[in-house]
Amino acid sequence: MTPKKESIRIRTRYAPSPTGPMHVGGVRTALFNYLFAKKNNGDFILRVEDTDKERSKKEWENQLLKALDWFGLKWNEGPMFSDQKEIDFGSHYLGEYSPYRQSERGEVYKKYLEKLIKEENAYYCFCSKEDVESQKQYLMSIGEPPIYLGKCRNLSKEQVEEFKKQKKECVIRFRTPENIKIKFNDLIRGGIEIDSGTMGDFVIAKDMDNPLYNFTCAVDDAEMKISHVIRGEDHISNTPKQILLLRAMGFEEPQYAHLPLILNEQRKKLSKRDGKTSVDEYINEGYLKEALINFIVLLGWNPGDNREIFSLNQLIEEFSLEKIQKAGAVFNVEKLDWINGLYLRKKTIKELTMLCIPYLNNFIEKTSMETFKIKETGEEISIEWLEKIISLYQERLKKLSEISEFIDLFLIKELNYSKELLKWKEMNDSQIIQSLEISLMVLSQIENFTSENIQKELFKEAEKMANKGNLLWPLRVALTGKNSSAPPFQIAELLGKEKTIQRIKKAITIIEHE
RNA sequence: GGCCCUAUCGUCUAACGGUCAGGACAUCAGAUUUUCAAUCUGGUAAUCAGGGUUCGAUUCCCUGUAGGGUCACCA
Repeated sequence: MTPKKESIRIRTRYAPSPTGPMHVGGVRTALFNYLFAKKNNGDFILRVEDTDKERSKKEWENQLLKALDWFGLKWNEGPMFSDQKEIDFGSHYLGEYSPYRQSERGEVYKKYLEKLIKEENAYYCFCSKEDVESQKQYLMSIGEPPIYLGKCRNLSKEQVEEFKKQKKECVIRFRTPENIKIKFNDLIRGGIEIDSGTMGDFVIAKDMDNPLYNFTCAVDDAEMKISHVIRGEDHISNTPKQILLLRAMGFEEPQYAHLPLILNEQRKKLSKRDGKTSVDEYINEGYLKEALINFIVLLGWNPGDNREIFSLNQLIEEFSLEKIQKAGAVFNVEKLDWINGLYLRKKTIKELTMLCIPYLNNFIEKTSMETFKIKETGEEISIEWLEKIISLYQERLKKLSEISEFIDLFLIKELNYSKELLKWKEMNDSQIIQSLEISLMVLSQIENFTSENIQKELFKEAEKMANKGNLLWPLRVALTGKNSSAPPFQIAELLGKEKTIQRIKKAITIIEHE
């Protein structure tokens, strides 16, 4: 667009505050910043906005870095991090504009704060919080913009000194120019224009050592040479404030792009109240990173054609801000499930098994590189056997956490199901027993207990019946205790002849005794 | 309430001002199957309303309506 821009290095940032678990909206913001930077051979910067000392916690920050790292969104500059070991890098940073934690940038902010005050672009305000608040309430009630009216705007130096001596509580406000329009070009929405009269003199710091968001953000974006600020739509109203601050400090404005919000089913901004919003919950449930990224990127972006499945690298190729939607997008778990299932089916069985093992903690424990022990029975099992039973359910899996409810039948001693389940369509008790006894007889005679042999022999009998289900359904339930499962032949093979026979006998006694 | 943003199937979305308004998820029906999946085939389903501009508006403009965001000594 503007020829001048071509020479500027593209630098984007993700600037979360570590005050809670990472939100799916945060992942998307990070992702879009990452994609835009990488697409343009630029830098992706991670800056931790932890100026709020009360709410910011180190553990949240760690979770944040870990999640970003897990997704493969590597930052060029920011706090150092490694998931490999429990290394605490502390204040070690990547990049030349460190520190990248706002809590460690006090000196920088102080410098600009002094400059703003000295040049009378900011001033001390001694009004009480309560007074300011009630005034805003009043203004709102008469239909005026609820702003600070500027009572302390023109305090003389002497008055300020006097109040300070009295140790009166104060804050530092920005002197917002009156009656001007702040215009900026949003790369997604086009021109946006806001009247300075609607924002008033806003607070930029509690004191010299406690700067606040709009100010620190403006300072850092400028100091860190951020070229494109890509963030959620909820920041549109902060943008004119930051632009004014930037101008007052003598900086160029970056380009802005405000992303549409991610919405809940009620079409409201997705918030913690809506149940699952933290990415950790999705990760724990067994959604794959590639699925999560693929799904999230589609919330507000498309490649311009019908393709929907993309790897991170393909996304870097395809990404463009022009294809970003203006309206908010509802977070629809059903589609996430579909995409996740798709990626799950693409995994090799070895990969899938490794991914599933953590979800089987209740049933098995690792005893060596290649073996596990079934907790309930103490039996040793091999990883190959585990791979086989997992592969039986690969195409049914929507998320990893579901694996245990599919394959628990292999890992527990006694099946627990009701007699009713054994019944196929119109069968009565004696027919069920008869059916199970046929299975028992056939299976007992098979020497080489493979699913192929089992199927072949069982089919010989099943085909004599009106419906194959008459033989196969009771057998399935006897072996699995479930109303849906993988084919019983494969289940039988993996269960082994002994257990298979045991379970059929058990089913017969259930019918006889209940 | 002020200001700002937004508006295509239930959901995510496509459509140089000219398309039978396309695709995907979900849903429904069928095929396949011993069940459940997976897979394949097909169906239902949308341009918020009213005015302009135009030979022709989903598309451009205005008004209305609806929804959302934001108005912290949080970020």
